[in-house]
Amino acid sequence: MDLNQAIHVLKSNGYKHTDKREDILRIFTENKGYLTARDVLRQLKDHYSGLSFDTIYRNLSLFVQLGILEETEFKGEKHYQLKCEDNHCHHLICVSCGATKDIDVCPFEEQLARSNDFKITGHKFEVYGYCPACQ
Amino acid sequence: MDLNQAIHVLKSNGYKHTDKREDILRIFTENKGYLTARDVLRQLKDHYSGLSFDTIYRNLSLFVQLGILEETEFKGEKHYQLKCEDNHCHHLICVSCGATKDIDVCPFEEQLARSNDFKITGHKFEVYGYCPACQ
DNA sequence: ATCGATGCAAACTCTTTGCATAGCA
DNA sequence: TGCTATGCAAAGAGTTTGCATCGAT
Repeated sequence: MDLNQAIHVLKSNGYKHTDKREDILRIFTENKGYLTARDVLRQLKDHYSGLSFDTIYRNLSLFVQLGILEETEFKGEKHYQLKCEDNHCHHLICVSCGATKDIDVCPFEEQLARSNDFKITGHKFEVYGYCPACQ
Repeated sequence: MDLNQAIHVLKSNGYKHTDKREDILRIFTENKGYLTARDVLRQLKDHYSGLSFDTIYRNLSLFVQLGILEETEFKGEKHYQLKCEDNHCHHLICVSCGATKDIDVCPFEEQLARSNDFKITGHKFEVYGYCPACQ
């Protein structure tokens, strides 16, 4: 998913193309790892115009809803990055900077620890859904 | 990990055995799924003595630190359950009630959808650590 | 008696929402 | 012009912390 594709998704769903949205999207195309709302704000302040937190939050969740971004949660914050094409795309995530590295095959920590230069500190493999009682 | 083991871990690390702690731990031995701090408080009010949020939070994070509980985060809240013996223990988690079901083998959603009575809505498979630049 | 555990209250972080204004189509 | 996007401000949820008191050893 690149910038133009993302904007096309926006417009084809009836949402407007604004400078702020383009700025936010551009940040994600230029950063491959996971970013928090705070990260986005900091980069917007550095490189682009100012922007308020609420607008960032509103747009990030819109982008997730439209399938432009994917969202995950760790260290008490929501993190976002451009959605992978591959549905089975999982990541090694640096808990310090958010950098990600794709995982190709079903991995477990021990195998990963040997084959990657990441220093593994933990992992999360969970499937969510509704149990029979809650459906 | 049962109640007595958990209490032994507590004492052997220099922490005191109190009624409140035993109440909290008992709730986890009697509930197999993930519980939030709020769930714990509700059950304490129903079945045991009252207890304040801060005490619950302090103890839950102590128990995680001591390896008695495991913690995960979804839907904006931290969820806890007794730690599995098996390090490769992953779960199917009901996002409504927190019920869990163990996953034995490396799964992906499609395989799971066919072999389980959970209605799958999403999954999270992530490995955390420090990238070369952050180590 | 000592030192950790608890309760109360307040603070903190991240996120969301209502409403008026600004801006795209 | 009409309707969406944005900014401001406030609120909301979950969680953490300081401090005085209670309680286990």
